[in-house]
Amino acid sequence: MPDHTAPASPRPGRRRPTILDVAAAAGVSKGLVSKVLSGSAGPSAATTQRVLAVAERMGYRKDRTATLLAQRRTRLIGVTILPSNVYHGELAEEIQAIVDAAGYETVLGAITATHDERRSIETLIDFRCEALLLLGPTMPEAELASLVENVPTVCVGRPLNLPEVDVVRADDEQGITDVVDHLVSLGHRHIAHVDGGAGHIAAVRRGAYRAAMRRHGLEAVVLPGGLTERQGAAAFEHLPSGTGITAVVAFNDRAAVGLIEALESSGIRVPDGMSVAGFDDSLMARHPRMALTTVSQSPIEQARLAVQAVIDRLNGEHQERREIVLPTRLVVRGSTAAPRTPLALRRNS
Amino acid sequence: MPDHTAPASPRPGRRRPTILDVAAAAGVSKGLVSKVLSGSAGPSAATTQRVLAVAERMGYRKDRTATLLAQRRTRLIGVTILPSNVYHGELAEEIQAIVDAAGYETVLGAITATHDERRSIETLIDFRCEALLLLGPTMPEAELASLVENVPTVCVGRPLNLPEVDVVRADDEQGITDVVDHLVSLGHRHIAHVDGGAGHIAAVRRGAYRAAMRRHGLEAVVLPGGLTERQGAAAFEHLPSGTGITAVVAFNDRAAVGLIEALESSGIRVPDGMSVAGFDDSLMARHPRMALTTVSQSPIEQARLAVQAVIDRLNGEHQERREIVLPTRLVVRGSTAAPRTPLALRRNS
DNA sequence: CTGAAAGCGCTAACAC
DNA sequence: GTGTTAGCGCTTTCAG
Repeated sequence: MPDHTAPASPRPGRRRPTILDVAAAAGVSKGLVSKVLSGSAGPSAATTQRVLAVAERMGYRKDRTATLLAQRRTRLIGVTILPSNVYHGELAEEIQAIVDAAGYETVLGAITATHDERRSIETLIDFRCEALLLLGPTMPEAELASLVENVPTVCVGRPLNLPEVDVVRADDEQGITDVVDHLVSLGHRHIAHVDGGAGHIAAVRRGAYRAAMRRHGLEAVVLPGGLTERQGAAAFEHLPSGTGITAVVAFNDRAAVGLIEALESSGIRVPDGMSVAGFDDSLMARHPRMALTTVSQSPIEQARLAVQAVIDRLNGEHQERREIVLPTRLVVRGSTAAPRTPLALRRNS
Repeated sequence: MPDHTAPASPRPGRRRPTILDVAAAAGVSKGLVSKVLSGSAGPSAATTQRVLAVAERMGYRKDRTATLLAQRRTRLIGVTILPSNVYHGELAEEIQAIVDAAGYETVLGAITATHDERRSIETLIDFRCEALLLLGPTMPEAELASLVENVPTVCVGRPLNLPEVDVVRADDEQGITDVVDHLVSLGHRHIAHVDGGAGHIAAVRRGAYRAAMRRHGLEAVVLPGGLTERQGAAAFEHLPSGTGITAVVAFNDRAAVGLIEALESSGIRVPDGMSVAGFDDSLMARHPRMALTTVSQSPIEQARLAVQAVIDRLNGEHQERREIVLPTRLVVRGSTAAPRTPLALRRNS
């Protein structure tokens, strides 16, 4: 009965060629073309050749949308990213490479002022990503849970106690502890912490700082801060003048850098007047002018493991929750030094 | 006659609900649901209410893939981005916000080692982006032309002489000229340029540097460099020792920062032993420790205009090619100063 | 105001 | 080997 063989006007206009156009031009059926294009066994060598040639000549490209609809698979892995965050940028590059090698594709969901985390994740899911990689998500756990409940997800850089979500993160507690120990061993007794704000990672680092100080029998001083240079600089305003703070452990490098800026423009030199340590070992920290003592958390390794975890999940190679905690490494540079005024109380003086 | 009312087994399994499930649950046809969901006039208030409620309750989300296929529109704008480039990150955030407000969505195409520019653009086109925003593309013009010939495209940050491609960029020539003039007015006579490599922007800046030097009757010295700190640092090796270079105009801030690093670790202080200027006015440049003299190229304005250009194209509001050149602004900071050794040959001595 | 039916471009059985 | 035929989930005329 199908006699409406009239090929719906294959105008060579602006319309991009479809599989039907290629089939017509090659004198075969669209089914065959589909097989050739997806490299599945079946078509003869001759047909394959011809179809490929025709497709090439017509500048044919498969319509991914249609393909996905038909296949019910996307081989897409969604990654949420804060574009202005260099650390995320580095991770994303690493991730892309590994995902690529595994035969999947990444799609980046940028988190911005108009596009918060929730919306970003929703968009990624709408794109039918088969798995999600969340870079340092800041959403409340419960909310996150309901959002990603049907998608294999791995969370990078933040602890998350969800049964379905894998976690790959650095050992923030250890990192902060090392910094505090380092400062104490330099002779500091009054060490403040510039807080990272409301996020979970901030809470972890803050807790680790408090614990370390307690262990040393020292008083913890937490200054309101944040993730950016500006917020780090603002912390300067909250530095209590009476308590003789001689060192600061900042939430991250950016905050540390901002704080240094504020300190030095007020005439307090670093490390002479104040020692400052960061976290991340960013490019900026490495620059000799900054020479920031900081904590490295091996982003490449994190990316590798995170991608591995999702891919394993997708391949059904593991069901149970996985939590990978990577060791951190203290990097001592020039922004920390012994306090200028030798403390009368130092034991070995 | 339609008596196959058996709703194709609406198992509440893992499968996400489709419009058919919603329709069944609300006791209407899928067509009606579609209309309600897309907010088109027609459905009665009561129906609208009910359908919306049901959809909400079922946790229904439109399948974007299917929607796009059916609509033949995606309202997607593709943006190529170098994730590790902070400047791109800033631009992307800006772009996302504006695109969003215009009722479109952005999809980011990351350019990485395994995913070069061509592939990134192809991916974006495969996603059926209706328009492309290329951030500082480095591909040869001709190749680019054939790639994007069917997609409205605007190129940000680089001149591009393609009839179909809009351009929004900063006035690099002016920026570099201002830097050279500034250095000359400080008394420098031997000013080198750290090249930005093979890209087009690099060629423009190099050319502008050469022209400016010529105008001042000075000899141009171009040092091989690149876009990164590492490459900027490497330029140090090529600094001719005999010619008494006292100032360097770097391709961008990153190269400048790298160069400063190399200089200072060799005992040459900036600006005392050497003046160094960058380009971009990045966060790093602004930091007092770096205090880099540089050129600001208003990224926000660039993003705004670029998005405006694509949207106008998409709305058919302009056909003719548009090239918008934004003025730059010289930002003088502490990395440039008068040469230490007063030059014996200065005219007015 | 609502329902039926014809696709969007492609894949995947299943025939021939 | 190759062609045919259903869909994938949604939008969109076009009738009622």
